[in-house]
Amino acid sequence: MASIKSTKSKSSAPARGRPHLRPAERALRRRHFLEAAADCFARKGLEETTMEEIARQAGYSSGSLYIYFKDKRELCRAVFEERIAALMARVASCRNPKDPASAVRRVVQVVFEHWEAKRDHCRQCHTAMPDRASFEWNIREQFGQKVYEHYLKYLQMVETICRDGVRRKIFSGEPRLLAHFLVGMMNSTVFHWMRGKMKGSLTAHADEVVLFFMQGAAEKRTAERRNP
Amino acid sequence: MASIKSTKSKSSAPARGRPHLRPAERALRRRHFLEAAADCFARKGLEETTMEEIARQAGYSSGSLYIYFKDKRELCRAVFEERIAALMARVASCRNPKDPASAVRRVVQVVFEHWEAKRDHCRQCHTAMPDRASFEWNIREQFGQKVYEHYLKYLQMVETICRDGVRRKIFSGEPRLLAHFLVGMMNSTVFHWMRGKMKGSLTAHADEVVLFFMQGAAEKRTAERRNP
Amino acid sequence: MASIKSTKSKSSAPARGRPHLRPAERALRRRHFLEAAADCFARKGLEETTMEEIARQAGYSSGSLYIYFKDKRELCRAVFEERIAALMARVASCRNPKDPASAVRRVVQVVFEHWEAKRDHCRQCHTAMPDRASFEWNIREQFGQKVYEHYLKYLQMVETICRDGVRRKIFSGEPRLLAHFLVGMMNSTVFHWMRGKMKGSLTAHADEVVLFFMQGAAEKRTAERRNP
Amino acid sequence: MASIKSTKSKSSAPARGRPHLRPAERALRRRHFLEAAADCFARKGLEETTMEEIARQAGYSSGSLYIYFKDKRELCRAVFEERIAALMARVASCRNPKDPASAVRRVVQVVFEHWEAKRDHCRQCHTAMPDRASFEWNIREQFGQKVYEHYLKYLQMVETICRDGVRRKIFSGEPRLLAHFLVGMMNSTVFHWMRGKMKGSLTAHADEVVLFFMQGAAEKRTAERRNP
DNA sequence: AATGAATGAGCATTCATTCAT
DNA sequence: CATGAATGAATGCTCATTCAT
Repeated sequence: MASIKSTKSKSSAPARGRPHLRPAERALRRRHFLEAAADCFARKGLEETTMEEIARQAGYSSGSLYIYFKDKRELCRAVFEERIAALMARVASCRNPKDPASAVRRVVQVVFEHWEAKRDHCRQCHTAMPDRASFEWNIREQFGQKVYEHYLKYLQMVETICRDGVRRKIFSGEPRLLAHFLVGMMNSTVFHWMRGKMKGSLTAHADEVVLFFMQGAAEKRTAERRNP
Repeated sequence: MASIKSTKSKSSAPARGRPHLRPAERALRRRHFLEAAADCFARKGLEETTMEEIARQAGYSSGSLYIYFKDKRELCRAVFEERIAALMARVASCRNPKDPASAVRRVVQVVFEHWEAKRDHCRQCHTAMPDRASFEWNIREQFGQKVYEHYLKYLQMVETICRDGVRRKIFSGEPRLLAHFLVGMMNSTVFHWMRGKMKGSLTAHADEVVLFFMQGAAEKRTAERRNP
Repeated sequence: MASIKSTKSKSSAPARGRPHLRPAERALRRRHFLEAAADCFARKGLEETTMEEIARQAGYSSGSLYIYFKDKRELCRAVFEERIAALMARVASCRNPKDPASAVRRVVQVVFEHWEAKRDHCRQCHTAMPDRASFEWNIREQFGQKVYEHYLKYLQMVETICRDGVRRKIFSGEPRLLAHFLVGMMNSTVFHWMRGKMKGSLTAHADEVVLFFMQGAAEKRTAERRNP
Repeated sequence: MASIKSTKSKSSAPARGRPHLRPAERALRRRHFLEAAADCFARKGLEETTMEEIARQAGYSSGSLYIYFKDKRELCRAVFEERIAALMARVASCRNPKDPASAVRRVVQVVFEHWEAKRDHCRQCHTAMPDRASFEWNIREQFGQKVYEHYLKYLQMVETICRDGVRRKIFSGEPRLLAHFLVGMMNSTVFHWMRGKMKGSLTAHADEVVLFFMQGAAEKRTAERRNP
């Protein structure tokens, strides 16, 4: 048997030598780089971070970074897309509840959890906020635009929830504006919490945001208020 | 002899030799540079803007820029300080009114007017937002920190108004949080308006922000609502 | 008088400050760089020569090189174009003589003088030969192609002379081939002379080339030969 | 179990341990690499070709290349030596004929055949010409010098033939110069043929070269000329 | 004061070479 | 032996900054 065993047949015996990194390994390396990059970007900003630093922080050399990412731009894009994708996946899960108010509560909860989790990893995580990410490289439109589009999707998810609430007469106002307001409030809260000016955990503030979102700042003179 | 010679006599100098530029001239040049820089930063971002570009746009050469600003950092700082100073001066004027709700209304009005005025100058003004400004050069702590401090003062002004309202039982909630929320809502609104996603004038949206701030999103079942 | 003297009028008084380098100065700098580059290229080859080296050899820093040449490619192109332009200008002047044989003699003379002059400047000038220049960067077609086109023009000049001779029944053969042969012989001679294998001056060999071109290698048995 | 294990036994190797690749195998691999390298060099130039490309084109990985060649330099040297060795072997065979004119004819024939054969392999084969090969890496003297020495041997072979002709009063002139001229003419012809400017086969032009070499360009007024 | 030529440190990127598997 | 992931030295180019005029 195997009489026609062609010693050299390229097609059947290419398995010599060190095998390619298993996909799992590759993904792991990629993740290391992404995390290192996210950390550096957060600490130093996009432009101030060198490829060497990122690679070194990931435990590799600069050349290796280029095995996994074509260039700095692509690395940045990957960092932001990964980041916002994670957030969006969480937010997307908030939508269906019967009660729009609960949906809002869940959104805030989920967003705050998201950032809180990041904090352990990159303590001074400024750049991390999606609506801020686009500013640094904004002239490089291709890139900035893409990040912005992701951000718009995130906004739309929130808007959808608001629209749902308005349709059911539970919220009032223009859904898009409501979404902007909610997102603005969340961003502001996260920002100040990250700058270290707000004590305690971020999620602890979720209820306050939701309460404000529902009732605004105006003192209600009647009794049927807050915690009846 | 030469009693009043004072080679340097700044202002009155009818002196012989080459007199220094009159302070008014200096200030004018400085202003030209600041405006050019603000414009470039807004269009291209801090890092992407070269000193040459700024100088050229101001109608001078790069060398001259260094006569008025020690280095790029200082120029940036000046741009941001000027920007936030202008905003703060306006906001500071909002404080005294007897009615905190009117104060809030005035704050929003004033802030929106501020940005609307900028828009004519730098149409794609992204970087301009104070709480975003710090991100680009945030590693250069000295700089970022200073801008942030200005931003905190701005926040405190808003907080003072809120605190006043709470004290008088017109607002309810934690004043600092209320300030964050209000600022967050304003920022978000300005941001989207600048990105061109919101039609019309920015100030036209001021009332919506104020109304939301006062009443939140929740639909009120009773009649004594919005426009009675 | 000077009543309307507008101190700031941008248009009438832009002449402050250090004046631009006079065109003559600029051209001189450019020439320094070109010569330094030609020398380095000749000694080390295109790819092996760094911009730093060229600038340093010209007595400037690497950054200055970029004031005069957009990038390395443009510098290379300039070097080659200058080189071949000089040669072609000389060759072009050979054309009119009534006698094609004299024209050939003048071409060889002129080409050899050209290279001989270069030798003092770049003793190991290999790359300098027009038909060799294109090889190093040949993949970068734009560049290689351009140099080649110049070379073709040079060839055509020679060809024109040959064609003229053939038309007058002074030369025989295909003009284009004759041109190739003549150029080939010249190149070969220059090459070996440059490699230092041929003693004495290059121009001293001009007559031999011409004689060979006219009569070939075959021994003539009759008396009406060479130096009657 | 695992009776037929022989993890590595390439073909016949019944030997214990890991037997080296049979010399024939090694030589085959080497040849693959040399051909791939020659092809790449011809298409892209020495510097523009990466080791990875060569290896890949040969059907192996970059690491393997280093098993057969110490480094890029050695690979290049091998490519050129092989190339010129092939040419020289052919040229060497042209020497003995009784008639120097025929010897010249055979040299031209053989050289043109050589290049014509290459053309099929590397259509844009510029770098391939021996007297041009040295230019790209000429600073790396060791290498350039070696290639040049081979080239000199080639020249000497031609020179020997010419000297022989002169001694027998069939050629006239300085043998070395005659050799340079002949080689120059051949190179020039090959070059233009390769650049695609000469139609038809290269060998078809051999006779024209020989005829020119023998008689030069001058029109002969008598009848006893070319093809009597 | 104003200028712009000159500077050179700094960074993204490439690629020959090594080596664990 | 074969492999390809990892390495890091090397280089083209940019731009903030200086300074002679």
